Amino acid sequence: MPVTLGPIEKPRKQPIQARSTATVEAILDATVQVLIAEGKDRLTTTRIAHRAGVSVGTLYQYFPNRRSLLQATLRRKLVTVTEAIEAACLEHRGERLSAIVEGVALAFFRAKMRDAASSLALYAVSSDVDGLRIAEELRLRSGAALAEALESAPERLSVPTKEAVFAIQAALSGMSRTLLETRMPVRDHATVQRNLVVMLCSYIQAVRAVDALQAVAVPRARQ
Amino acid sequence: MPVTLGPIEKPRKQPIQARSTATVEAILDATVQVLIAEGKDRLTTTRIAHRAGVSVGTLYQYFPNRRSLLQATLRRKLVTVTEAIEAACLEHRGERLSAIVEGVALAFFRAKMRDAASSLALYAVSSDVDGLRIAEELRLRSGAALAEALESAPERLSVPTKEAVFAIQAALSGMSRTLLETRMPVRDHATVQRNLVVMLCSYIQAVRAVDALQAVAVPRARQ
DNA sequence: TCCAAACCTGAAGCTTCCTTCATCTAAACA
DNA sequence: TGTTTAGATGAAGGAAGCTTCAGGTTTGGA
Repeated sequence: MPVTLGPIEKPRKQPIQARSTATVEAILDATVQVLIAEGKDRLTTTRIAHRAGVSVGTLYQYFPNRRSLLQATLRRKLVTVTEAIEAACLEHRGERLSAIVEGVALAFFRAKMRDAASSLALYAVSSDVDGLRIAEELRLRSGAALAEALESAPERLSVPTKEAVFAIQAALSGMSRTLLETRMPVRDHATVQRNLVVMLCSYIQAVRAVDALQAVAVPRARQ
Repeated sequence: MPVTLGPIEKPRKQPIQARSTATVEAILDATVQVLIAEGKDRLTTTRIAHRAGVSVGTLYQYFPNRRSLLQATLRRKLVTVTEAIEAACLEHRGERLSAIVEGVALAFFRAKMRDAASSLALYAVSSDVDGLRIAEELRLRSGAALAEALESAPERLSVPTKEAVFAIQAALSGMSRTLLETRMPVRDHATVQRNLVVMLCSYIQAVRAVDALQAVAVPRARQ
């Protein structure tokens, strides 16, 4: 996969007056709305602008191209989730490992499922827009917060913190993504969430330093 | 997101002679190759045909449109992984829960990581092509196999099999996707894989019928 | 009140790519 | 060897959407 670095993007006008700040927000909102209502195939700049109540020209005054608009939209959503995780990490600092993990998992889920439709819709554009870079950046950010939180716990881990953080993040994002993508009815979300918490908590117990081998027989990976 | 059902697709020529069967395979292979080498933005029908050593016209004799070609390519990959899971489920029938889970997890990983580049590349086109439908279909298929395997174990679960299956599938796909997307060096794969197996095995222990509460204090999900 | 800066407009140019189809070649078969 | 059917070709039609830019409107301050 080629790294579409994109040349240094032409700088665009920064919103100065209140009017234009509102315009930019309206454009970002409209992007999500069109995406949800019409799907990525009909997510054209003209349609977005129209929905935002402005003309295409205006759109191009704040975003150098379609791509950067979608990136900004995606980033806005991911930042929200990241901040929710960071807040949970702070809130549970110093607590027991499983309390931290549970707190973070629940916070993550809440943030991701608030406005589930937009979370789902944005998955679809991510690959058009190098969403992986953005996701990676934010994964590192929330990963740092989680690592810090885990190390503030009274217990030790028997595996490197990095490994545990990766495993937890992967399970979290995988579970929420699968949940959204299968369009599971909302009333079942609580059940899935409970299973996820069980999974993460029993994992973190299993990799606690002292009694890891006692709590669960850790299987060696073959091969 | 609108359901792009696509009208009933015009039936195309079925390969009859050996020559044309080879052509179809070459086109599918070329699709993956172009995708990996040039990225989804340059994945044009002309380029695919050229890489396959045929002309565009030939391509359109076997696929009614670009979309169906990409779907076929995606499906071919996912079917491989699904079959690996099914095989593992059969192989471990009747064993202990954690043995089944471990066996399936390892089989899944092996299948997914064999030719990791194509797995990663195909994620990118999935959303252009209603890949969710295909993924969902195959998720159900491998889910059925896994459910059957879990119920063949000597132990019982304290949660509905469906729930456990969903949780395991979600964690598996999430972990492998995250692994691929972060482009983690291959030498670290084993470590991640080991953590995943620990996570899944300790989960399945936690939701065993008898001593679920003893092995791990199952936290109640708040809210 | 008037000017300059900020902001907005939208028709049309431009590029890109999918898809078709009239025509040609190769294979099977009598 | 002649005929029929399968398979292959690729130039060109057509549709679609991104982006620009020349010119209009609004705002804030002098």
